[in-house]
Amino acid sequence: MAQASPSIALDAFDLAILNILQRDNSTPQRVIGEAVNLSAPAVQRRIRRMEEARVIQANVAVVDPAQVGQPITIFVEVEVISETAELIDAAKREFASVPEVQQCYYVTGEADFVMVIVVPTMTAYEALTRRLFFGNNNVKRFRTFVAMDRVKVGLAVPLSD
Amino acid sequence: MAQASPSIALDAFDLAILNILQRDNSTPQRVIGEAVNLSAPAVQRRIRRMEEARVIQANVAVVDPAQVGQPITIFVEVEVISETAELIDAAKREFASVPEVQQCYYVTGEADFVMVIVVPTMTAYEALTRRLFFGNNNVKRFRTFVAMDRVKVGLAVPLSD
DNA sequence: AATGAAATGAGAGCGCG
DNA sequence: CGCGCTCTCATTTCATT
Repeated sequence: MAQASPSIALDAFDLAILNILQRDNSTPQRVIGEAVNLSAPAVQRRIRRMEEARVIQANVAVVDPAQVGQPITIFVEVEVISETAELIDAAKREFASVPEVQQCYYVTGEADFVMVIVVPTMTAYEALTRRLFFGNNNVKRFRTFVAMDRVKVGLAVPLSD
Repeated sequence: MAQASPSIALDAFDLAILNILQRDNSTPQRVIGEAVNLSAPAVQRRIRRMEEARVIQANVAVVDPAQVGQPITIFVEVEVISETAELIDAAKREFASVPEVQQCYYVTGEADFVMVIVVPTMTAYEALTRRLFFGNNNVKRFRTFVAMDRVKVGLAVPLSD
């Protein structure tokens, strides 16, 4: 039941399977097998192995935010005052715990965190900034970028070029 | 197979189902039914309806970039020179077509585009910038943020708060 | 050691009340 | 919407290379 060993060797079959699953993980194993020239059980074993090794981290449905009443996507860059390990870890934990924060990365460069936030209204975003940024003594400043168009959205990784 | 009508009404059952599927879409319909107090066929009908309405846009496997040889995630802000509709559309199409560009948003604010890029090496990123930014006459400047930690990654939408 | 073919079992899909 | 059926697909077994 998917828990163990980090880092396994992946061959061209595995990468081809991943490429299909990243696009549509409801593809029948028989169809995948035809596409990569393997039997269904072989495909199944490889998938299981990659799930156990956490190469496949999750299997998820992608939901359209606009159709569930969350039409606003916002990018935020956050700069902190103090970068001690404890304060950074605290910030990571806080940001990660917020449901509206869809993605959060700790980065180098002119900001310390960048995140993607999904909210129903700008009012909700404003309330969130009060809580998350103005209410945090270690946040020096933040810059907001409101998405007008989600040009490309996904988590697909470029494979085997 | 899943093509049609935009905007359908969603009730609390639908949102509860989506909340499960966004975390794990391999959850058996019977289990989902138990969780939301509905029969498995009812769950199935609702899922199909949401797929047809494109509320559920895709079902995908989430792959760990590091384990497939793409350990570097980078945020980029891009500012363009001219914002005519044609040039913006051209930029959207170009950025969206690049496999390394995992996400791209057209935004308001101090930048015009923000994107998430996944690459195997900084050398590969440098080559990509040459092609995508230095090689594009309409790109005024871009700022790079290299991710040191993927604090939170996903596409889950906050539902029914 | 990993594969493919055949058998088993669980789950999705559909019509019924 | 829930119940029960059918049928596809996932999963296991086993012989094979």
